[in-house]
Amino acid sequence: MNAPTIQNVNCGDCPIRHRAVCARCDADELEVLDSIKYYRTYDAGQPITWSGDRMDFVGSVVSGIATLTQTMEDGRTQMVGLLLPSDFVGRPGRDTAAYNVVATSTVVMCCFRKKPFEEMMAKTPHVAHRLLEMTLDELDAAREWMLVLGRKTAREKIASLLSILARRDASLQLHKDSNRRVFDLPLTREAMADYLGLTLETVSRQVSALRKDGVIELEGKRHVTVPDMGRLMEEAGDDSDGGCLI
Amino acid sequence: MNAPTIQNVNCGDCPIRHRAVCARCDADELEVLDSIKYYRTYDAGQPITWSGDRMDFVGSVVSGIATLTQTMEDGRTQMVGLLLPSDFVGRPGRDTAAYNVVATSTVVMCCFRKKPFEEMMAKTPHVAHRLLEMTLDELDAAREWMLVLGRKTAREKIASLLSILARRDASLQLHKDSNRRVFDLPLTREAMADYLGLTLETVSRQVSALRKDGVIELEGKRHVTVPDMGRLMEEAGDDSDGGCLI
DNA sequence: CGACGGATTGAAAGGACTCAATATGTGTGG
DNA sequence: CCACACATATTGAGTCCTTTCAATCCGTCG
Repeated sequence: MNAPTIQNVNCGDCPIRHRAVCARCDADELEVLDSIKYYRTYDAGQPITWSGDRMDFVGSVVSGIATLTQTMEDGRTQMVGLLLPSDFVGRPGRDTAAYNVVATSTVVMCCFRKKPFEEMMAKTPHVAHRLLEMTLDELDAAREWMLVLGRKTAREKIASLLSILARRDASLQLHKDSNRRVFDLPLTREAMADYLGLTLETVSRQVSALRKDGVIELEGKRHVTVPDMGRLMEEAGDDSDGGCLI
Repeated sequence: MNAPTIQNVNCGDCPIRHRAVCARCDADELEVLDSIKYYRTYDAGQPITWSGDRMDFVGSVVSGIATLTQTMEDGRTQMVGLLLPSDFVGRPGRDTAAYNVVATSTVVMCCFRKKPFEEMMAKTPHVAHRLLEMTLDELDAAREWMLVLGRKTAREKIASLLSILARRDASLQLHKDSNRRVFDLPLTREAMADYLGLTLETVSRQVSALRKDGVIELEGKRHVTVPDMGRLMEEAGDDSDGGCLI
């Protein structure tokens, strides 16, 4: 079922070279990483780690999208992270996974066996420094999301998610018109619901409402056009003063 | 208004010596920290930093409790962190505060001017390593909290908060009876509401309901007795299998 | 004592959920 | 090429939980 194992590419040619945990590494360090890394591909829907399971590797998402979720015994689930290319999976110093990580699309991971990776972290500063930076960014994102989960209405939650996805996409592409955005939803309605602490029915209703009110346009279920980012950010309850905060 | 500035104590005698960002430092490093640190005291209710303001120091909470909050323009606020002794405030590499930090009780901070602290981080590994460890722990806590905010009922939210406070307290004290816990709430009903994404009225109602159902006992508004931690954790929706997970 | 902030309690309203039916789209096999 | 199954998504109706608005209580401090 799996796509064939990807050939190891040279770290220098890696698409996430300057954003991932290895971003700050010099040539010598890259050589070490090169020697302990291996690629692995996961199909859409496939689990990458399961909460509580032993985990003997850490790694970076090279391409594709994965989700980090937590589950209660009765099945209620909350997404606690959305992993995009360059994001890091696993925690040095811990040997069991704390969350469920599931590939949402086909995902290519650049994996490192945990032991050698930890040894490298202890010896050279660049990986640890970059990982600290990335972890602090993730903490900020998590706290931003706590405001969304705790205090926003369903409509604001949807607008917040769309605004984040739109901005993320914008950072990858050029846009003549800075107010207009076009992108594809990488998530099903259910995944959106799990992200936002809603039911999928409520997600569907609020997406429809935003469409009816002209805040977004839809082609099919997944292709979204935002005619006016300022308007969307108002709907999200964010101050849109900055306008173009990237 | 302020309590008199605290005398600098020797780092070796500091109550948070082995839990704070300096936990891993050796004697030489402590000497450097000693030379750039200064203590500062904040009264209950006093702001420590305000979101968006310039911040020229970072530091550790030595004693007392502070809250990290985010606010929307219309006044809705969400607590995104509860700072206890040894917790770190500020982010190296950023010069404006991202959150409101407010002292809930009298707070003593051990502050470092940001510039020299960053220089030290760049030169010696121990501070950065410990900060990474602490940040990863905070990220885990934030993600745990996302599940609470997104998926738990009001009653479960209250039980979750009480259970966390009880366990935190337990880690500081000895208890003959591992099932029984006694502690003081460090938060007002409003602060609890901001933590949990509820209104203060709902908090009040659910606390009363838990009391009526015998899950907790109250003396005054703040003094809480948990006769059976297992029962409380069931109410929180956590699996209480472990029983004594600290 | 009276004023104040924090907390409790009540009644009514509203927003999100639940349950259920229907639609849309995709892939498989006849 | 169509029929069918299946997953995903939309829509509706009714319910329930939390919020909102309001009144009251409690303890502390001038």
